[in-house]
Amino acid sequence: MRKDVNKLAAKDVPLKPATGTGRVDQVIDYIRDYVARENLRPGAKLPSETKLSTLIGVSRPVVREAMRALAGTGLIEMAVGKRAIITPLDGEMIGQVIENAVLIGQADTRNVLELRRSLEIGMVALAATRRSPDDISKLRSLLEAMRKALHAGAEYSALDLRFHLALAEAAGNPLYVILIEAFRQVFEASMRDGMERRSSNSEVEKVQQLHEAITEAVIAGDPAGASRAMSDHFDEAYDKFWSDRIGRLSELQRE
Amino acid sequence: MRKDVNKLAAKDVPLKPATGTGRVDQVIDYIRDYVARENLRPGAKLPSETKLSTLIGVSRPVVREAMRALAGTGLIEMAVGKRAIITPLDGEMIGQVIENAVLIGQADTRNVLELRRSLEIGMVALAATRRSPDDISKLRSLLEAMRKALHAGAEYSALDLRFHLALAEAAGNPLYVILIEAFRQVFEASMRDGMERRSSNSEVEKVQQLHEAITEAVIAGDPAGASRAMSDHFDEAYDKFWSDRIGRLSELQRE
DNA sequence: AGGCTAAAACCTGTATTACAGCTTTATCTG
DNA sequence: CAGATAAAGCTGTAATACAGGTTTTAGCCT
Repeated sequence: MRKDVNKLAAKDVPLKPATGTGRVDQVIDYIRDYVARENLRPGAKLPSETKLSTLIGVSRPVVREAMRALAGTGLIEMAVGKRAIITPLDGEMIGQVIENAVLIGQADTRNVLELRRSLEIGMVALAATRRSPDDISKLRSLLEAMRKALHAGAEYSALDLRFHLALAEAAGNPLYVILIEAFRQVFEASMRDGMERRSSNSEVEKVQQLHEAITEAVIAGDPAGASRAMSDHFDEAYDKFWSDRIGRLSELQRE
Repeated sequence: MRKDVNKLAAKDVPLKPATGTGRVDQVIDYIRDYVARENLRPGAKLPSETKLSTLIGVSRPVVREAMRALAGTGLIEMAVGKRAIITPLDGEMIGQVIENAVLIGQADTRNVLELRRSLEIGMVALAATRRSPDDISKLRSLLEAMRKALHAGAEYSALDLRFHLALAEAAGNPLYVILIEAFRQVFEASMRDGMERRSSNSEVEKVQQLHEAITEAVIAGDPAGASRAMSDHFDEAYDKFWSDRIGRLSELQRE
């Protein structure tokens, strides 16, 4: 007696009957639409799984799979006992996607570094035209802290990340912040070793000088100069990461 | 008699017992490790769900949720009847992630266009140094086709996309190709309307001229010139998309 | 009456079983 | 030997059950 019910329930449900794709995909679309329709913002709660499943007319496992897929793209976050919430995009998702590409041999670390180079060169140009007084003082204090931590290795690396993030914020485009974080994640995963070898005094001093040049240009409102300085900064990184550097890339973007 | 079995099966399983995170997350890690360990490449098949579930010691729904999450990040692809396969990264996933950000109001279309601008300016500089004879002939033939389709609206748009993709390929970095595709997707979703309004003869002619300028610089092996031309191209786009353009961005990156 | 505690209601995480429908493989037949 | 057909395997989905975490409610004590 129960089997017949199952068959029926599996066939004529109140869902877009056409699409032909699986039910899970339909629920994914449904939830996306729901977020758009209700104008949900980060922190907002989704209906419970059971509510959604009865509402849409599918079983709870299907709803769970759909949610898990959306959690995979970083739209929502699932937690035990609590209802799923909308999460702001952070670098992790994009970082993971790029990691995937590296994992299956579709891209390598040099590709990623090139990408980051393009991005940050454009980013500082924007930062030079949009930086606020707050941004300027933040950059200055970071630079000062970095000078003090010149020979502190790990601490300098952490500050370096914050420096680039501060530039991204100064650029006034949230996507830059997200991508900087994503790249950091990829590099950490991809080259768990290396690093820390810029210990040489002259090298670290040069890096600091380049940081200062970037900052000065940004503060002075000089986009071209900022781009040039960032370009030099990446040339440094290239030299450091690959001894067999494939021809200084400095010649590329700044004439 | 069955319940006790369940309880046991739910407690002491041969899985990393420590992490504390949910089982699904552990299976996600397991599969990622599996892919890395076996050096799987796009097209390779994953073990069946039941095999994985018995192997890892979790139920099939858990394996399915993990797979669904990985499918969400674009690492694998699930199909009915067939086993899941490794899929190459394409623009769709990153496009979807950025769409999510726009969906929840974390970024807007201008942010995306700015990002794309940075990327493509760097991209053509690389293209100008790495283009192969094949790339050159491809760009030339595309340019010719575009000239013939100058007033064909939709067709010109399609060719425009292929033109930018050809540049991405010439840059010799697969990530550029992926991101160009991702951006296309975001723009299509985000501005289902507009577009098609560059019908004016003088406007479309100017676009074509900029395309030609980019191509010439790339072929000539002139990175700075290519970047400059691409920068102009994006200024055009800005003027077209937002009448209240926020100050010509041309001044930014090319001195 | 007010604040704190304990219980109930709700929710997610996971397991089990069942079956429909699609794919692939192997077998059997002409 | 080749093509058709049946069997085996796999995924998609549903229904049910229960453990354990979270939030809310209601009662109790001060």
